[in-house]
Amino acid sequence: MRLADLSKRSGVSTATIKYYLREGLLPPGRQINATTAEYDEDHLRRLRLVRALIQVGKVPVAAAREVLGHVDDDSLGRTVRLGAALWALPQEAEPDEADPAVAAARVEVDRLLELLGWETSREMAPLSPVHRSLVVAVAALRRLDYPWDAELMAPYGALMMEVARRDLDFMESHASEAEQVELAVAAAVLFQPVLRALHRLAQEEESARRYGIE
Amino acid sequence: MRLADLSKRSGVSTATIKYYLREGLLPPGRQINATTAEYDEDHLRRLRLVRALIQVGKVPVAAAREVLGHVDDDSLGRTVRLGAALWALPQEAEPDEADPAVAAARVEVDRLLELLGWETSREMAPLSPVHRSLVVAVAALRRLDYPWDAELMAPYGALMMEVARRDLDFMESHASEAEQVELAVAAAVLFQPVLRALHRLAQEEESARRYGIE
DNA sequence: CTGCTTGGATAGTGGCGCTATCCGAAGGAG
DNA sequence: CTCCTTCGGATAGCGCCACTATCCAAGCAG
Repeated sequence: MRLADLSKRSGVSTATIKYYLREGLLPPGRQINATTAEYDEDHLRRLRLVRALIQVGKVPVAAAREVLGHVDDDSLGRTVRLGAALWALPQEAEPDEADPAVAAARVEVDRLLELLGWETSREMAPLSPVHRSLVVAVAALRRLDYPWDAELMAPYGALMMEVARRDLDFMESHASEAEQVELAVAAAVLFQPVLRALHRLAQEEESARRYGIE
Repeated sequence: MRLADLSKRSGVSTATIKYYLREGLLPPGRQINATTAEYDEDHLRRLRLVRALIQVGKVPVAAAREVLGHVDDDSLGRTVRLGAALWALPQEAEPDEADPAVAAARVEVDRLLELLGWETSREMAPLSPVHRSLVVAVAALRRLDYPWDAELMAPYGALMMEVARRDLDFMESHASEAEQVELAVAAAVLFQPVLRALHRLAQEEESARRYGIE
């Protein structure tokens, strides 16, 4: 398969594919001679993943490169590999430690993890960008006078744990460890739009049920 | 409160506030004379909401303006107002109708709504950008060989319905109808980062439990 | 009056995801 | 062999967007 074929089968322009090659999102093809390179089904699969991350998941190109780097790093164990990939995804900006809403949010998030019994997350807390993102997001809500505390958040956490269990169950039904990590990353990134759309639909549905269309 | 005070209390630069005023995200202050305008607590509250939408929720400025316009439109009933605001939020791009993955996704989404008994959403389906976004997101997953069908999605839908019910319960504990719609929009937009962070934390936690840290 | 601050208008900046153009080499048609 | 298209790589540029820097005339304090 040559670059033009890869373009046709993926629906991505050759110019964009070249850009992804340049940016290291896609491994180079097997060079046949000075003007021809050969690509295979793996390239096509990777290209589709890249497109999905960038277009549907809105992951910036630089972050996608880093995430894929961790996914491909088979020197790491499964959990570490998944963790590294998830940590490379775009996160909220650094919290302003002087902000009292941030301090309050941190306390509530710590209590939340205790309530939920998420021991690994508690241990990782000081390092984890995901944990930090949660603190920032909760602080933003509290600044708008949402009295969000651990007790209010716990049910959401339990729901997300159930979602995560389904993700990993599905993941386990797939072949290689590398492919499994890839699936988990895709789950983390691409389920977002699905969950968001389901959430909004559910809001509309429930609002219509409670208050009618008026 | 003058512009400079508004800036100090919100932590947003005067240049950026002027930009928001120009873009119509913030109603103009009460003009005292040619060089002074007076702002009040409502302006501060609205500014904080705008900042949260844009920075935490990543809502583009143009979309935020439209959303806030619907929130402020008290000629509409509650459900319609919420619907209009949610529909103005950024959505996935138009689906490529020629793509077989899109057609398959549409079938599965329709079956999903039937399974869940979301009648209002089924009626609104041809019009709703939220519905369309769901189709696009599911199509993206199917293109990556996720065999996502209605039966697999239904539990996620049920979970999101539970989340939405909690949102609206919380919303009802608040005062005015305008404020309620504002809260629901904030819920739709700002819970996203919270759910995302909880989802990722849950994935890490469950992965560590199943496979250890290695 | 002097000198600083105010709010409004306008043009400019920086980052990012592409995209258009140019180039020399390769390969098929005649 | 020549002609002409097509190939892939390199480079510069484009369009969008969220700000941001600059300028200006009008006011206000001392």
